[in-house]
Amino acid sequence: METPDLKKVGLKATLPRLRILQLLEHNRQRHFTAEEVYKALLETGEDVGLATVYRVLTQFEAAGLVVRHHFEGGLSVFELNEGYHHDHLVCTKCGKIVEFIDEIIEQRQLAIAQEKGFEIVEHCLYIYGICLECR
Amino acid sequence: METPDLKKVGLKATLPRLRILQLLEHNRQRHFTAEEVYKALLETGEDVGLATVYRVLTQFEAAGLVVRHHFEGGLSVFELNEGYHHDHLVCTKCGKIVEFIDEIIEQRQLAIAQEKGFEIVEHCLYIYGICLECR
DNA sequence: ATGTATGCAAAACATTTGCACCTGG
DNA sequence: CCAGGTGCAAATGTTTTGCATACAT
Repeated sequence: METPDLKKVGLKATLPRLRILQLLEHNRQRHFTAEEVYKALLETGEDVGLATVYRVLTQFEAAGLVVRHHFEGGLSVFELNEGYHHDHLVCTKCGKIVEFIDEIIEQRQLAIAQEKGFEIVEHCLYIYGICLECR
Repeated sequence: METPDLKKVGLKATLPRLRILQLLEHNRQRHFTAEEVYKALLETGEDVGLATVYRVLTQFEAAGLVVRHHFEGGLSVFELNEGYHHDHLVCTKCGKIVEFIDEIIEQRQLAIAQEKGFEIVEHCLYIYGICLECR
């Protein structure tokens, strides 16, 4: 299943790429920093370099396979692009991330961009807060 | 006008702080990276260090005088906190920034956070697009 | 085979920090 | 005067890049 995805976007099906894609696809955790991906692979005995993780994630982003987020603190977080856009609620205490999508907000964004003469390329909405468990 | 602001938040009215505040207050440009603030001050003949710019901006942020944004590319951008929250449209070609506020979006955010059990600390919405002039 | 991908180490950035010196109140 | 602020240089943390080697097709 993963290999065709890679070929489809013009990337050779190399081991590091397959491993990274697998990790992103088959994991309860959906959001990873490059460092987290790197450590997770090392733990499973894969011998990959951090530089390769960055290179692969960047290629995946360019290919539309993953989405890169810039959360507070300047850290990049990557997640698999499941094809549907969504926004994020981030707990500032435990780091928990909840995804959501709101059609009303989406529509308002389109209307605002149009009103201001912008052609939307992308948009992201981050709500930072404290989740139930952390209060 | 600026001095009282600084005193009010418990910061000594030192030259670098005054200069940085002035720059943020009296300028057509409203959004600056630390580097831009630094260069702007050097150009006006001020002898400040980049480290001080970062320190002062961070203090201003803690004091609520400025807001720090994490735009795409991982760059931090600072703007004066005029007291009212607003969101941003950013042109991915020329970097132009347009501010906006939409009550419907604000309300939806509150509703979503409540629904998911989050107590909102802050939130930011960035719409990246291409502005009229760049098309 | 052969062009591309990788790992490693070094470079490039953005940001922070340690420390001796300076300055505002 | 003296606590706090500053400039400089060095440290940090993240991401990128150069290059010789290894791999997929």
